[in-house]
Formats: sequence, C-alpha cells, structure tokens
Amino acid sequence: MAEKKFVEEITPMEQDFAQWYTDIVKKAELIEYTSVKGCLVIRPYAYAVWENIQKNLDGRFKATGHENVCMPMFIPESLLQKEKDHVEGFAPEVAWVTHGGNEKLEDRLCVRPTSETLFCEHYSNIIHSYRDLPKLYNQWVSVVRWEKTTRPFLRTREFLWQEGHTIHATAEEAIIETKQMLDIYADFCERDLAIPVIKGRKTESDKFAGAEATYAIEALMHDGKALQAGTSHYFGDGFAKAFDITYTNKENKKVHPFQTSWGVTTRLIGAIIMTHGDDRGLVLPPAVAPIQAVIIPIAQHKEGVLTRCAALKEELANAGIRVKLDDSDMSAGWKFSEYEMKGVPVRIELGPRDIEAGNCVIVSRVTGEKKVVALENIGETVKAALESARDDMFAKALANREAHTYSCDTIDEIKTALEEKGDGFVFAPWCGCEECEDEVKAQAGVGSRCIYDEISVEGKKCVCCGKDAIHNVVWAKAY
RNA sequence: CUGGGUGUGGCUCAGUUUGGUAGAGUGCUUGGUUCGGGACCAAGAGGCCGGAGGUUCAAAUCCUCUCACUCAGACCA
Repeated sequence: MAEKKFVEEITPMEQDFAQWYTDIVKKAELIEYTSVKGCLVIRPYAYAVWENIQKNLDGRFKATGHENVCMPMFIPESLLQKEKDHVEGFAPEVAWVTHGGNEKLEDRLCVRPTSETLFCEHYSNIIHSYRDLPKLYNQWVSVVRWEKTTRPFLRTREFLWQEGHTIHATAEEAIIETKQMLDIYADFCERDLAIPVIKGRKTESDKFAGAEATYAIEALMHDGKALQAGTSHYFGDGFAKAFDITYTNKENKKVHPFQTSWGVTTRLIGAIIMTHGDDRGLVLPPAVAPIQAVIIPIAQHKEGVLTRCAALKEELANAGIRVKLDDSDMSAGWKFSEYEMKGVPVRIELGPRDIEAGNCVIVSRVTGEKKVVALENIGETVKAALESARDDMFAKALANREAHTYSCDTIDEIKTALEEKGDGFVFAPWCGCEECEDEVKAQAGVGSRCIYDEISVEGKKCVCCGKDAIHNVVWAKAY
C-alpha cells in the first residue's frame, strides 16, 4: 500500500520547536492573525479553553471571598504618573489615545496595561474606615501592552487576563493574601492543567513595577525554556501613599492600608500547548478541554450505527462529560487525526462489530493506548479515563521537568549541564547582588526566574562571585 | 530597536538567476464508489503575483521606494 498522506503535517517538535508551535496554533484552529500585529483572533476552540479556565479560577476566587468588578479601559496620564516606579516600568509599552473624535485630548489616555492605578483611585474614594476593609476584587478584562515582538498566546499586544486587586488593613493580612493567591494558581496549574510549577519570589530586578515583592509560578516548557504562568504581588503601602488612600483605624488614627494584585492570562493556553503538545498536535487537560470525549462512528452508513452513537452521546452528556459526536461524512481515519490535532483527551470508536458485542473502543490521546470496554456503565469508564489522562499528563510533564533540572555550583557547571543535557531549570546559590545576576545571564545565557528558598544555602557560595550565598535561585532561559 | 527571511487562488509553495499566455499539491463545490488510522474516480469554481513608481514592444521576474508579516537577539505576562 502506498504511504498515507496527511492532510496537515505538523513540524516535529524536536526539529524546530518554534515552527511546531506556530503549526499547532494555526492548524488546531486556535488563532487567526489580524491586520494589527500582535492582536489575534482567539477562535472558538481556544476561547472555550479560556472559558473553562475562567470558570474554574473564578470559582476559586469566589470561594475565597473575592468579588468581580470592572474598571474602565482608559487611564488618564496624570493618574498613571502617580506611582513613580509603576509608570517607569510600564511607560515604554503603553498605547496612547490622543484624540476623542476630532478633538485633541488635553490629558491623553493610556489604554490600560494593568489597572493598579484605577483600583487605587477607586479605593481612595470608597475606603474611610477600618470597617471598609478588606476589599477583595477581581476583574476579567483585556489589557494592552505595545510589545515589540509578539507570539500567539505567549506575547500579544492585547491579551485577556484576570487581575485581582485587594486592599487590607494590615501588612500581614495582605501578605497572606498574596501567598494564598499564588497557592491557588499553583494548585490550579498542577491539578487542573497538569502543569507542574515552581513557586518562588522574583529578584529585585525582575519584580513588578511598584511592588514590594513579586511571587510567581514558573513552568518548564518542552524545549527547556521557562514560562511564567502566574504572578502575585505584595505592594506594601507604596501605592496607598502615592494615591493618598487612608482609613481611620480603631485607635482613631489615619493610616495607610496595604495592597496586593495577582493575575493570570491567556498565556496559560500557550503553557498548555508547550507543556503537553506532541508531534500529533495539542493535548488538552480534561479539566479545560472544550471536548473531553469525542465519539467516532465506524462505518456510519450502516444501519443502527449513528443511532447507537447518538444514544451513547446522550448517556455521556448526562454523566456530565463534555462530549461530541462527529457524524460528518469524513473518513474515520481523518477524524482520528483531526481530534488528535485538537487534543481531545479521550476518543471513543463505535462500529457495527462493537455494537454487536456490546463494546466500544476507548483511546487515550496521552498514551495512545486502545482499550475495548463494555458499553454498560460507560459514563464511569470515561470519567476514569479522563482522570487518568490528567494523571498521565502530569507525570509526563513532571518527568520531563526533572530530566531537565540541574543543580550547579559554578557558572561552568551551568554551561556544561545546559550543553550536555539541554536547556532547563538550573538551581544555583546566589549572593543576592544584581551584578552577579547579570553576569550569570551574560555568561551562561540563563536569567533568574525566581528565588527558591525551600533549599537551604547554608555553607554554599554564590555561583558567580564565590561569596556566601543568601538564596537559592532557579535560573533558566525564558519566554 | 538591531540583524536575517518571506510576500503568487482558502492553505503550503514552485516559477524570479536567463523578462515572453499564471502553475502544482492540498482544501472547497457537485456526482458516484468507499468506510475499524488521514480512501478513490470524474467534473467545477477560485489569482489584476503585498503596494507605488520606473526600465521595456513585453515585468511575478530587472531597478528605486514603501508596507506587512515572520525568525533570532535586547525588553516584557
């Protein structure tokens, strides 16, 4: 038999990861380019993933007492200017509105790159007493950052995100909130997205503009590069001072409250693609997959096949599974490939022979394993398959991360490890000074991703200068 | 912002060196045969070759300018 020809070939990822990624986002119909560079159409399939992420996270936010609000899209320049570090950090990448209709604006407006300033203005209006605190807000909106180079999901000029903003009476309370949200993100990534993450604190040079401390979760992608998957910032009372937010405490004294902010973006979709994807296309975690199970009828022209498939679909839907029956007239083989490309975690094949025997074939997208199972009690069977798909994905991703995680004590060791075993996470002690941070980057090509203090640095020397180390740092090339 | 690359039917590209009627594969439409891993046959629709200017009897092809996208850096979720 002649070699089968594929409708859509995906560039193998070992060959060219960037090309592989570009292929996937186009061929799995996730995005479409537009006439504005870096502003992409998020197509229904990808948007459905985002909606599932939203639903899941929003539930967690609500469960911890947060409320959703919506701030304007525009920030007057004068407002943005109030916090010095903040404006310096964001000025290079904001888009400006200079005209309203035909009239030139006196105070030009920036399109929000993030909404701290708007929340601060609001807080200053509504917070007067300790009884008004805390306020735990969140908003699901898009923001704009005029990036020079863009990449679907990972860096676009406009992106969808969730930004939580909270304000508290005490620093302790705010710090607890900051860490709580980081934990929620980490739990969501690991449990629902099956992406193992490292929780840590950003170094001074890498923290959010205006923050006292920035915490992040870092994930390792298939090509050995790190991706920041979520951040949580502790602001202290810096913004409160700059925006003159005060409240009267129980002792009848006017004091400044303490703030946090935290966010994740549609970049998570990029993280999913680059963590789980393979040469056949996407692999979606069941918790967020728009289609969790797809039913492919075999020999669907034969009598009884489609009706049995429809009944199966209904049964699965009733069991709470997001299921699709593809009864289009494409060949079965074509459909197999199509849904593999789209990353549907579980495929169910049902043909005349199965119906006769009371069985169906269930196939895992993650492992490729094919099993003949009974049609009886199929809802539970599929649920179990989804459960183990998640576990398999996590195990696979974790194994990949561990295979590309190295502990090093000198810059030469870092270079050797990266050269011999490929890019990945490097754990190495650090003295805490920015010069060394820069030097590691210049020599070994890896930047500090976060400070990871779970590992003791007692007796360790800085990987760069050889002085006593004060922190363990995770280094990596990053997106 | 610096340095490469690419713009030709929906998509992937050939054709540019050496100017001479606009090409292929795939997708799409219709009809038929198929149907347990991307099937086959037949017919059909679809492009002023990124844009502007120039050279020429003649430009996708040569020259000038421009725009867009893309990749690798620096910067960033």
